[in-house]
Amino acid sequence: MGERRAPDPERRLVNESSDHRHDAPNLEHFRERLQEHMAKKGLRSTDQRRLIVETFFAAPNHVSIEELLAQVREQDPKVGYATVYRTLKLLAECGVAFERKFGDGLTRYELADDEAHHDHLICVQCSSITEFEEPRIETLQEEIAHRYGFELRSHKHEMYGVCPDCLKAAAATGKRN
Amino acid sequence: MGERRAPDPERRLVNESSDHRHDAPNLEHFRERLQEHMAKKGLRSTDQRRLIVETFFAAPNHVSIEELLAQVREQDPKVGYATVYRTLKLLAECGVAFERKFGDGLTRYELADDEAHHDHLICVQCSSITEFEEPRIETLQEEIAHRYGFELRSHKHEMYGVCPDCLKAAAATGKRN
DNA sequence: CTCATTGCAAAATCTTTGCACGTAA
DNA sequence: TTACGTGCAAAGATTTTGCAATGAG
Repeated sequence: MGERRAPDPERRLVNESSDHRHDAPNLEHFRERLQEHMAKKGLRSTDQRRLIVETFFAAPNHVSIEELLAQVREQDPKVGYATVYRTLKLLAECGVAFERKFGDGLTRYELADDEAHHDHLICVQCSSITEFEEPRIETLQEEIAHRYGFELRSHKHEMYGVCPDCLKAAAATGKRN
Repeated sequence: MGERRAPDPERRLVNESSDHRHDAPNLEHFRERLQEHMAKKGLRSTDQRRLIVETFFAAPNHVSIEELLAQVREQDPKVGYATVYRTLKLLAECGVAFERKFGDGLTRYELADDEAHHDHLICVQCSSITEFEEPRIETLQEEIAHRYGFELRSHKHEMYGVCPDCLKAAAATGKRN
């Protein structure tokens, strides 16, 4: 039988090539936004939620639920996935996190971090994710949206290719591919 | 497990706003490419495959498996989804179709149509999909890939917003949102 | 005849949900 | 006290696969 969806450990090996959090991500700001949202909706602050949220804040960008759950369970092994799913949905709802679905069937989450309009370069061989920013593309996007009468809300710009490391490796092996 | 009929009809309501096929998509070229691929792999030409492939060629762009299956079953009600999945995977393998995953959990397929490097504007309210082309963005993409030492293979550029029709509707209703 | 292909149902995978119990406020 | 939250397991939703039967070459 062929590969099933996640028997392949390589798939979650996401080498965050540019993993910095944009000099001082304003976590306090996000904590406030979350608290506000929870207050408004009458939601409660629990040990699990706090743990999951802080783990998310500390995690590398583009964490998958699985990765996050693993991290969370190091602190408290009894946390279930449902709670992680629900908490991240909550973060997404109040604009603290973005849901990202790259083509591999996993949902990843990233800090909303409005300031940084970055997009992604994804290596088709090693799955590493590199962020980039390009204001000129942002400008063109607005121009295009306007051209079609759209009111722009968000965008997703992903470029797939072979990263420098994999190119080097391929060259060393003898240029297959 | 078992039957999974769509519970949410809205999700598959994809109004193709710009549904043209870029003046004369060279179907003959794609048929040849497919035949070649099949010959090389010793694959066989069956009624179902031919039906599915031709239905795909005739379908609006960005068809989901379900939509395609429905179309196919109008001709031959006995075709199963597995066959459609397998056939579209085949088309993707030999470069005749692209797999597209917009964020709604459905996989859609589109004619490869190399010539037209179009991207997508997606309405967050009615899910309509509009294609656009912008050579200046293509150029910038190459520039960025080069900047990071990537060898670019493909890209995905999706802009999410509210389409003119929904904006009009919203304005008429009284500017919610 | 041989082996790829099909249709069906079951499995696999990721995500959501129902429910009884726990717990923040 | 009173809903909301949690964990678990079961259900959902989409895609893939095993298998016996079918059919192309």
